[in-house]
Amino acid sequence: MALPLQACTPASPCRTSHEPAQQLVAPNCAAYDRAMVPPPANIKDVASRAGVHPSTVSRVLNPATRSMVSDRLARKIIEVAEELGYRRNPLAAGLRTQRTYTVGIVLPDITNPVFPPIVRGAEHTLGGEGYTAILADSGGQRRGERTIIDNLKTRRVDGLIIAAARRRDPIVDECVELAIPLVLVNRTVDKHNVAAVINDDELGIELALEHLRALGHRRIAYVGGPQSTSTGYTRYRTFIRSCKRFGLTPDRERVVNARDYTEAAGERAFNRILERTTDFTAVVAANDLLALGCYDGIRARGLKCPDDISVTGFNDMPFVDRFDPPLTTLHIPLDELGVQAAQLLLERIRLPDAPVKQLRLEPRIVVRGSTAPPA
Amino acid sequence: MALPLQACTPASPCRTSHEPAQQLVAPNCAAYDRAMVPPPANIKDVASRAGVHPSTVSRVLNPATRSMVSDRLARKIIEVAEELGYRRNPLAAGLRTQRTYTVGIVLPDITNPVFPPIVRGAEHTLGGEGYTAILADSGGQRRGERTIIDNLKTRRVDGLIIAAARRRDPIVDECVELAIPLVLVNRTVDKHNVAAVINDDELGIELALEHLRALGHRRIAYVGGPQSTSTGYTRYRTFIRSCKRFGLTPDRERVVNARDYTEAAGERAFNRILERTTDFTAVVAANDLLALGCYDGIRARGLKCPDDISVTGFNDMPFVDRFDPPLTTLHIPLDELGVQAAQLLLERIRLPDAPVKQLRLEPRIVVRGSTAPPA
DNA sequence: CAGGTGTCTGCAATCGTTTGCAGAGATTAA
DNA sequence: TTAATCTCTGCAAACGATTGCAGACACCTG
Repeated sequence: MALPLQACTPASPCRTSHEPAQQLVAPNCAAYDRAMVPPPANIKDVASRAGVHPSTVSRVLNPATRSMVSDRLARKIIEVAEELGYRRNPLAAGLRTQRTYTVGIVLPDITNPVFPPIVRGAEHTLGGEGYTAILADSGGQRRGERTIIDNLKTRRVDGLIIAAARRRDPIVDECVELAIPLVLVNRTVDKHNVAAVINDDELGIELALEHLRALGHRRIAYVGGPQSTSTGYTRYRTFIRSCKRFGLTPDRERVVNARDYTEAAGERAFNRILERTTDFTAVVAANDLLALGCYDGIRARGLKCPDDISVTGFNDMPFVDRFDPPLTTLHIPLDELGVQAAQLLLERIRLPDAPVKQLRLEPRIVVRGSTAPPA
Repeated sequence: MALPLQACTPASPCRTSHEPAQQLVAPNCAAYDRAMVPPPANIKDVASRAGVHPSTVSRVLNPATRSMVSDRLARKIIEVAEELGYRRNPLAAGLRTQRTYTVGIVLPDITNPVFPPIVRGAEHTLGGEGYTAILADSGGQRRGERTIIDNLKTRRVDGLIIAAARRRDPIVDECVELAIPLVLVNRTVDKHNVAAVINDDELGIELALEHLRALGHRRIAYVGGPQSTSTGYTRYRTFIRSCKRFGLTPDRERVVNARDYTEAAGERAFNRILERTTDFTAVVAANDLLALGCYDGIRARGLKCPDDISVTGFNDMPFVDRFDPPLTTLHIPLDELGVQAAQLLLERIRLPDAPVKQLRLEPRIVVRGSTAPPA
């Protein structure tokens, strides 16, 4: 039963080796068989105890059909149900109704501090509405993502929150095609027929530039994110565009996009810039992790931030205020991002044919120690 | 269907108000009804296409029963299954077998950077064995925990990983009583009949003390964690005990336990110490967040770390190396903690009657900038 | 050739709900 | 009083898998 959810195909071979014999002996031995407690009450128990038919119990316990049965009887049934500690079996119900009241949350890497607040926000609001969150960490790899989505599909999740979409994402396309309710968070796709909760990247970059300009910086470098992501792309374009608007010459030499949103990639990108030119006094990074990479690059050159070079980040992920130096960055309400994504998803689940919404939350700049007037 | 999993009892009243009418009209309208795609193939489809009985298909696709059917036929069935893209419906299977191949991961707060690596480790190894992780963030409150466990129970999870146990934890007791496979991670309970993966707190505290002593510190303060947790308790006791062993007088004045593992609580505790005495040159904190609280307290007094006071933490959570100053702390392999917990849980699920194991991983000290010889 | 032994496959019950349909009363109208 | 209309509840068939049991068949042995 190593791969219980999948047909044993060449693509996903069966591993029978480490099956303990135990399973063959008593595979159907539920927990309460071993415990000294009776199995949980089911709907029949409630029905017979209340002297009614199971279907009546079902109707009473289901808000949508509750009005079909008389108040007197309903009250009695509820009482009995409570007395027996009855809880509906979601598997059985889901089998019949095709709704599991579960949603998948797909992340590229939960270790990235941006995501936990989002997850928490989403998980809490979903939980409040009776939904359960299935966590899936794709490890950033495309392949992992595929198998994850496959898994969630076979688990019949009612919807999906994806925090790791790429601008052109086959997985998103597939969900749309299969009409699986879907909300993107943090990043979106190029097509705009998908619900999403993102932040205003344009505004963010503009705020960063404005701040640096006000400090007196005129030659500003840019360490961008992967262009396959909406955030990487939009922030990059906005940087280029805004430089002109602000009267700053956007010298392409000073602009490099990193491969990933990681510290290492950030440092590499930053070093690439340094190889070409040192003619700048500040760096805008497309993301806090990239900013940290810039810190490393700056330090490695024996320079100091902000004395020699100012740095700004993006996201205001937890603890950046404690870094050395505390990072000036764009705060986005990560919790709220998660909450909104969850609400949007619930909407899409309940009214699948309503027009898709896109929410855009406003970042605000948080000025800390990594930016200062140029020397 | 706001609370679909629960009987509508006074304790958990039904909210019928915001039910969209949509649901009543077409509650059984599955995603593929709206999409232009056929519903996924089920076992009957495979069976009829292969010209066999569904039970035969089931046996072939189930590693444990695979040997019951002839190779020739099995191959053919697998081929057909693959051709139709058949995937077993876990709801139906779970209904019959009482196994859902899901496990719950219960955290006090996913926003605490200690947990994401643990979760990732656990989630990956569970996923590798066909299990799906349900994430449950209790928000640290006891009440939240109750409802969460209830939810997971009604979802019929196959097992539980709990990262937020208290030394005496009714929820753990309940799981043991109900024979729900359970593994504690990070923290354990006083009773020792529960599987757990923790780290060697004694060793950790000793390493910290040894390090500080070697630097020349003799009067060392201690900011502890909540005594309701095993980590808080063990670390505290070890500190007291080891001080004696190391020939350091463990002055009770210099020891305060914080209410929670948070920065705010850490700062408060640290300040309480300062109110009583300033006769110390170093602080051992029971946890990185508490150490950060100490940073704050030190700074608020106009002092400097490590110049005036050295600080050590515990956990080596992500990014503490970038703090100001970089935190000297005890590294514990958080990922590995998660991996081991998952493996232990799988063991317990497969062989519920095997003796319970407790794993204890060794921390190692990572010396950074927050410790220095006393002035 | 009868009977025993294995190997393989099918039958049918089961898991716990939901829900379209129909029937039983009660109530009202003619 | 009869028929028509409502309101409520029960019946039974799904949903998609698993599994104990028994039957079919082939093969071997005496």
